Formats: sequence, structure tokens, C-alpha cells
Amino acid sequence: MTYAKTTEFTQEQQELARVAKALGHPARVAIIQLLASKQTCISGDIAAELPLSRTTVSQHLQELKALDLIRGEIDGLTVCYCLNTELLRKVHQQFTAFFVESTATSACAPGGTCC
Amino acid sequence: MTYAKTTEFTQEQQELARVAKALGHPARVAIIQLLASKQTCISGDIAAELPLSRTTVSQHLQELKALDLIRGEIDGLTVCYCLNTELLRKVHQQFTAFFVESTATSACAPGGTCC
DNA sequence: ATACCATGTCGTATAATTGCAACATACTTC
DNA sequence: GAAGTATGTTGCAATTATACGACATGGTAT
Repeated sequence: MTYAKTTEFTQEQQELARVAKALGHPARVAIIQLLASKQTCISGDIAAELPLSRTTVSQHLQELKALDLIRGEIDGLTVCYCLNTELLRKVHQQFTAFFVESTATSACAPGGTCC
Repeated sequence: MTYAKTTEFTQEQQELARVAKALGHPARVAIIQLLASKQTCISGDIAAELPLSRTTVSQHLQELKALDLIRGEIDGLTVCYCLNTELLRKVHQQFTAFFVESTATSACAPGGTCC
């Protein structure tokens, strides 16, 4: 984004926002859940299970791949997508840190001195 | 979205995606962090700390308010925004459940039978 | 009442996202 | 090599997000 002043924000804030944005569409959430549960992670099978066209699913897959949340291995004619569980664990920690920080009782919380 | 087929996804998937989308911009991440750390949560003070115009910050605040992640109370001339810590805790649980499910060793994970 | 101040809303412009059909690519099989 | 299959890429249209100036609103203070 050259338009948005995202440069002015913290590296951590941008990092968290980038991943959150990737999870900001039900299709991509569904894809990750599918990859976690299904034995097969072939591209075509993923598209078949989602209420979207193969083209659109492919785009969502590329988006997740761009963030390295998933990886694709070409296996002959088909492509097999896998979760990057290590990165997902790291992301989980980032989110947890964010939420813990946010839910800690601050002055602004109910019962605080502010509101 | 009347265009997207979001209706076909799970309620949970849509719910998670909706919140993730809200966190999908560094400004909104920064706002939540600010509200968690600062004593004052007055609208103007928030805008002053962010590299965005007051108008734009106000929009982001409305977006967070629409999801009930934050709440605003009019205090005379100023408006005081507060974190909805209860909801944030609930959201944290949803995210954790999602990540735990995703990072559990599946057949697709490295060492699995798939890739 | 008048002037002022803090916020929100509206209008507008630009960028990014979403979705899909049509085409291109690359491998398999006959 | 030709036909078929699975994917990715391109091009286009519609929707949504982002950003901000200008105006409206509503309370404060003098």
C-alpha cells in the first residue's frame, strides 16, 4: 500500500495485521481448517469442498502461500498443499500476546478510572 | 456482501473471519493497544497518536465499535473509548481454538502421509 | 446568544479485494 | 505426438476498504 501510511506503524502491528487480514475471509479460514482435518490436501479437492469456483479458491490459496502459512508441493499432475504448522504456532503466540496485553485490566476497562 | 457466497460458510468461520478482518489493519491494532495501555482513551488523543487524519481514525473507531470490540461513552464534550475486555477474551478463545486445531499434527503436516 | 471546541457524518477519490470465465502451462497417458 | 487432466495466470467487472477535506452536530464557556 503506497496509499496508506502503514510505514508509520510498528513492525509488530503490521505483521499482526497482515496475518489477521489473511484470516479475514471465511474461505481462507475454511481452507486452513480443511488442510488440518483432511487426509488429502490436493488443490482440486479443496476447491470441490468450498462454495467458490476453482479459480477463486486458487487465488485464496496463493494468498495464504504468499504469507507462507501454507506450502504447495507439485506431485506430478496434482499440487499438494500443506499447513506450515511451525509458522502457525508462531502466529498463535503473537495473537495470544496481543490478546493478553489487551485483556489485561487497564484504566479504561470497566471498573477503571476512565469510563 | 451480496456478491460473495459467504452464506455457504460456517457461522464460526464467518465469525472468526469478521474479527480477523477487523484486526487486519495496523491502525486498528494500534488503537486497541493504545486503549489497553493509555490512561486516557479520548477520541482526539487516539487520533493524535496515529499517523492518520482524525477523520480516518474516527472511521476505524466506528469499525471496531460496530463489532463491539470497543465502546464509546460521551463524556460532555469528549468521547471516551474503552475496550470490551470480555468480548476480547472470548475472541481470544476462538482464535486459540482455531490455532490449536490447525497446529495439531495432521496427515498433511511435515512427517505426515501426504506431503 | 455567540463563539468555540471535540466528534461524527457525508461526499469523493483512489486503491485493494473478490469472483469468475477464458486462456496458458505442464504433466500423464494412450 | 495427440488427447486429456489438473493448476496456475490473465483480464475484467463489481464490491469493499482506505483516506481525507468539508460540513453538521452538540455540548462548553464567556
